Amino acid sequence: MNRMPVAERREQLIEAALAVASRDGIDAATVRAVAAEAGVSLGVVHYCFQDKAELMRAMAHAITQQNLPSGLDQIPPGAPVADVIHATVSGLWHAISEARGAQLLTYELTTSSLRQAELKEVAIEQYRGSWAAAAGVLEHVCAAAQVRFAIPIDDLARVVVAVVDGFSLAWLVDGDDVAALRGIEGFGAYLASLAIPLEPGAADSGSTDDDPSAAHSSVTPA
Amino acid sequence: MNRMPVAERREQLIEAALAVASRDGIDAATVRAVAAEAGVSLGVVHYCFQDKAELMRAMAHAITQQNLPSGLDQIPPGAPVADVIHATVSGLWHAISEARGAQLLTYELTTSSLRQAELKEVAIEQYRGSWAAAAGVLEHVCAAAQVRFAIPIDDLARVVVAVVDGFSLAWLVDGDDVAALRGIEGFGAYLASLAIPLEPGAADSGSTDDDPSAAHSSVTPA
DNA sequence: GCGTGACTTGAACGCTTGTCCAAGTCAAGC
DNA sequence: GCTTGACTTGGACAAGCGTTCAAGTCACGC
Repeated sequence: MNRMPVAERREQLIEAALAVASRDGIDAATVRAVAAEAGVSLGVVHYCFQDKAELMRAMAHAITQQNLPSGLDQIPPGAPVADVIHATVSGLWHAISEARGAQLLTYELTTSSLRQAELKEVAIEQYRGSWAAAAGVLEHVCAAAQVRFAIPIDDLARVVVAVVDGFSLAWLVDGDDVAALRGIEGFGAYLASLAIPLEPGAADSGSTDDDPSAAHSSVTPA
Repeated sequence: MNRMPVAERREQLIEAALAVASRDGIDAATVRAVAAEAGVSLGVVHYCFQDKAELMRAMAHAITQQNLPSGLDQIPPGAPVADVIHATVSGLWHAISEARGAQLLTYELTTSSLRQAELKEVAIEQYRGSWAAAAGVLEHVCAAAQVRFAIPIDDLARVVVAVVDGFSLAWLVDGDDVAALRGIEGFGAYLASLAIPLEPGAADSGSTDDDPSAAHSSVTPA
């Protein structure tokens, strides 16, 4: 194989690992399979990574980062909340459903991380990333549609991630695109019902009037 | 080891497999580890099961069945919907949170099933069971609280399973009992908001006035 | 041009895995 | 009591795994 600086080779191996694991599952991503996918001999992997675990951590980090939302800023400002949320949510869903293997891999990574100490940080990193991303999207929605939410953004972000996870998992199992989209868009409509119009001239940060010390026993609109 | 008819030995091995896999993860449930857990020598496992895959399928079947809801019939009839749902949902959550390893195992089984052909039917069986159980619980709630739902029971059951899955997964990762319970109970409150009181004397089956051919683009109450 | 050191190679090692099997053991029926 | 057959045992096997390493190769700076 062509010579390559180690940093570049690492990136290539991470991509190869991602390809194998997305296609055939995390257990199929053996050191040998990754080397073969990259067109590289076995020893190279351990030249670039101390462990197999280090390769897996790097792969998890890569898939976490490339799952961050994109194309948010194309939403026309001033549109109705329902439209903004619908566009955002269905965009997110299509990104997920077009990468079935990668989505399944994220769940495999989560469960693996919860079982083996060497991958301890992987799952929580995944979820911290997802929650932060969801919060970012929600704030973006607030800004674009001039609304705030009846629930603190961080709490709502957790709900968003949970619901998307749940519907994704069900879709991975039964492959029912219609039911999945219906569920996700239904949740989008519910989200829209939580939005409270922002009176012009008020502060633009969402839901600051909520008492953060109060327990939120309900996520339904007041 | 004491002699035992093969059917009984199978049950014992399934229990042992469940114990190992719940405690240490599905990958730790090797034939040897299961045999050791059962206090039985290696060959016994292949005397009782053709394959390791057959043992895994049997284990999946067992955990699916023991996850069915119980204690539903203790709900006092005639109680307010919100109370009935709250009791049901928090009971369900405590059952989950007291069996962390088993809950994690169900996700490991789902992802494994989606990757290896020998376990093909496992995941869909799991979810068919969950959806049916959720629908059963919802119908029970309808009967106990004298309500119907604004959404077809089967659609709502899918939502329930998705939301519970999502919050469970997040809880497995970050261990935040408070956030999980808040999320789950918030969803319960949302569910209660979907309930429509049943006028006395009307038919007792829920939501039959919904046009099943119409696409449900929203799960928010009309 | 010529080292020098970064990069590559593939054989080898020890370990674990699922599966098989010949031999052993024991309870039940005649 | 003996025979039969269901049940048990644990060693053996091949395959695959992560990891190591001595040897080879090539590009780059002097």
